[in-house]
Amino acid sequence: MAKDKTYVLGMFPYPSGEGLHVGHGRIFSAVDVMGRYFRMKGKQESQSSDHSPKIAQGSELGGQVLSPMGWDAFGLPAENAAIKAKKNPIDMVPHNYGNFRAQMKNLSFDFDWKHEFATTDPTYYGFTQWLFLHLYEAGLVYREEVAINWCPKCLTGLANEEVMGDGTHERCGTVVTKKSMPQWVMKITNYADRLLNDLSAPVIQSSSNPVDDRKTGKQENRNTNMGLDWPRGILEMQRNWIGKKEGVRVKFQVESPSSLSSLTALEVFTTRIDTINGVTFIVVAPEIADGWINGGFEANEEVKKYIEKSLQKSDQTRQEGEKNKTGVDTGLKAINPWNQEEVPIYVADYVLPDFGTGCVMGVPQYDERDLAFATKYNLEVKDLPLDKYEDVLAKLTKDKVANSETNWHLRDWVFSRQRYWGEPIPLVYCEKCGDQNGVVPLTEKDLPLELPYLESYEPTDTGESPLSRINEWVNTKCPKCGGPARRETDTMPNWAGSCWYFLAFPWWSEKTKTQLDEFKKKSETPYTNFWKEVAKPEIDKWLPVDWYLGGAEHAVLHLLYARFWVKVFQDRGLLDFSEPFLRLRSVGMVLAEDGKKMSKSLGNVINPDEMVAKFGSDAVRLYEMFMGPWDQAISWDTRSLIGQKRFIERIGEAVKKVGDKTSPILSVNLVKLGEKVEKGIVEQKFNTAIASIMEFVNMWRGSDLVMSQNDVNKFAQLLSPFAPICAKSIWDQAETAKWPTFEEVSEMAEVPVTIAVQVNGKLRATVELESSKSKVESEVMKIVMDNEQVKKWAPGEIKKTIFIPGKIVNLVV
RNA sequence: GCCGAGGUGGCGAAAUGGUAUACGCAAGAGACUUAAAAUCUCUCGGCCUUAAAACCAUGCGGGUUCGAGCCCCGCCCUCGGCACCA
Repeated sequence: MAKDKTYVLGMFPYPSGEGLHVGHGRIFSAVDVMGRYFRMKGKQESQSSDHSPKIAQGSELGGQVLSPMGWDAFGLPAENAAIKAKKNPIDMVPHNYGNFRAQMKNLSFDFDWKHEFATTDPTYYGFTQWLFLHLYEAGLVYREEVAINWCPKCLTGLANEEVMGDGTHERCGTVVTKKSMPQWVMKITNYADRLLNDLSAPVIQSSSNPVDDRKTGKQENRNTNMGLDWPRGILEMQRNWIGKKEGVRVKFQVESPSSLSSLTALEVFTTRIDTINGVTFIVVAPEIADGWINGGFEANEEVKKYIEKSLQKSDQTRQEGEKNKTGVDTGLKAINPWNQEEVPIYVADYVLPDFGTGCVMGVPQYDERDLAFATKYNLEVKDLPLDKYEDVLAKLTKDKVANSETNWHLRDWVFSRQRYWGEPIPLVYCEKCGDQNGVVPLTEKDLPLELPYLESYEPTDTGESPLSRINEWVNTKCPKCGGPARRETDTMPNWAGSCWYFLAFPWWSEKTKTQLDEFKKKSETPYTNFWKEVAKPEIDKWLPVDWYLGGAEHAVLHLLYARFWVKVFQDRGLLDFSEPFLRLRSVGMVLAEDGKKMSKSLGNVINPDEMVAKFGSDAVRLYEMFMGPWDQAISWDTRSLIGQKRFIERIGEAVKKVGDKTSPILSVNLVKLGEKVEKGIVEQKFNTAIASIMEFVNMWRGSDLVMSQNDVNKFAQLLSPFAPICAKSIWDQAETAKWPTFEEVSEMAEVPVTIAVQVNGKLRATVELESSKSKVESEVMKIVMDNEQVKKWAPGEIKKTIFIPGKIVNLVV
């Protein structure tokens, strides 16, 4: 069912000490423009006139609008900055977001401030902890000793998604290493199928999307008819990251040496079972072979040394050997179940332990990597025809040595961080009544579990969280048996708060803490009751988010994690929907004037406060929206900003030209302008919307044309989403009145129109005539055939005439 | 290698298959000013030119069409993401 509401949200910022930058400005200006537009639009009668622009029809968007703002304030940069300043982030962070808020108000961002919160507010993270407990109770959180990605600078473990393509930490740029330690891990892989399928499942009725209603032959750069209306690139990035691979798991018997009796068979994963006849060797990952040795396999020195060396390599250095594959023969042999041939088993570090089974069948005939390896180690390369995939699978399945299997690139989500500045994980270790993980979860009435105020909270390089040093905090009582227990001392990653913040905005207010305290007095399950009675009704009203605007850097981070949590909460009955963000739009990065990424160290950062002080907030907003296509990266150019200041001054001159009745040409153009502005806003083509307003102002100001006061007011409204201060100075109700309708005016028929005249497709003349006549072929041809240029270029017989009403005549001679 | 987005003036860029270069910046000339800044007016793709007209121009080569920046086929280049994924 279409809801009469619009939820417009920008990805909430991380309030760093440096303050808002112009990249934030680009996102939030757009959010504000859209929020302001939909707010005014929502005041229109729901049944608008047939003459209103096409884009406004059939749209559920409108009604009430929610456009909130908050602060994603936990995380490493704040903590690192606080360490440097020798302060506690608890004291520093509110100062930082206070500054962000002031800067946003300075840019006239009209957000719903009454819903504001920071993820670091204990009342907020109490809910984060409660939701974590839901994930825990769903069996989606487990403890495992794994070799995780470790940032040696930030001294914490990281999720796969936080390691960039070049092997560095996405926050600090340090090369990530491996460290083996026990971790809390979230079973996001349980949801891999749904996370993949729901990207293309039809969640939006096409008629409800104003953009789809447009008649356009052009293929848009995003999914429009099916599934999430997200940029294609981001959908692809998520698909690739989830990385579904369908293949076959095949068992090879191993000619087991007496040293390891349990090693009788190994399994390989392949997507090309049809090439199994060409197998001439087997390769296992060093980690697998290491397991055999630990199990008692007596490998020779060369093998042991190779494995030892490989295990010390980071993923990064292991990949550097891409062209130069190394490996060593284990001396073991395997039997190919398809043709019973005996092949050698090698260990090589080009095989990864965590994809498939960590064992690969070497088919040099059909696989480049295997060929490189075979060439290097003088292994046989066969030359055989392919078998039929289904035949091989059927036979091997019947022989019970193979089965179809799906593998995923997606790994479970390493969730614990060995740092101070995050939500404490609400679990305690109790020797008496701990579960399979040795822990007892806190109960609802224990929440929030507050982060203690520490004088010293520097991370350690031992992998121990700073919280572990605080005995009075660590030592606690078991919530179940009351006996002695220890708290979990790792904290949550900064993604935790952003995984559900969009669910909190609709119901969050200053009163939330008091309300929650009331629930705490009344019941043992205050959070559950609060959710049911206070939060859920508002969530039902406002979610999912209709428009989500932000940076593409979150494609496989926040956007994936948040989708995962929402699906879990749906399964837990906390929510009634499965996808949080219906329409996603990603902003292009704002680069420095030198074309490089803005950074403090390069000294090329543009400070928006300075820009506002110099040019005014309207000019800065206009420039952010006008500088180029909103979704495209662009270099900042302060010189160009002057143009927006001039534009505002020209508006001031134009609006003085008021008359009793609007000049016909302006009447007609005002209607067209209204359509262009609305279309520009809903399609995020803010640059062309502003250009249209400029054109209109140029025409109005540079002539003796006038507008009626009523039309001047309408014009001010069109301007107000972009330049609210200027608009308000023209008409004091420009921001608050309902969005005007732009109906066709009677002057439409009278205003002159220029028709292009082509001969054989080349422009040879233009003719001008009244709009109404320009649509009638006989009227147009009368004038065309009388034109000197036409007589010159088409003197003889005209074979064919193409007439496009109101636009063009093409004479074929 | 795979996936995605792009390639149009000096620069940022416009353009439902229908007048390419809108809008803005920069630049040049002029006005105002003692002067500068600001502002205003005009010019501003290339070629040729006093001017006009013609011709040539949307990365390259073909094609479809009355008509292609846009659609189709084959390339080149730039940017972003992923990648020894078996």
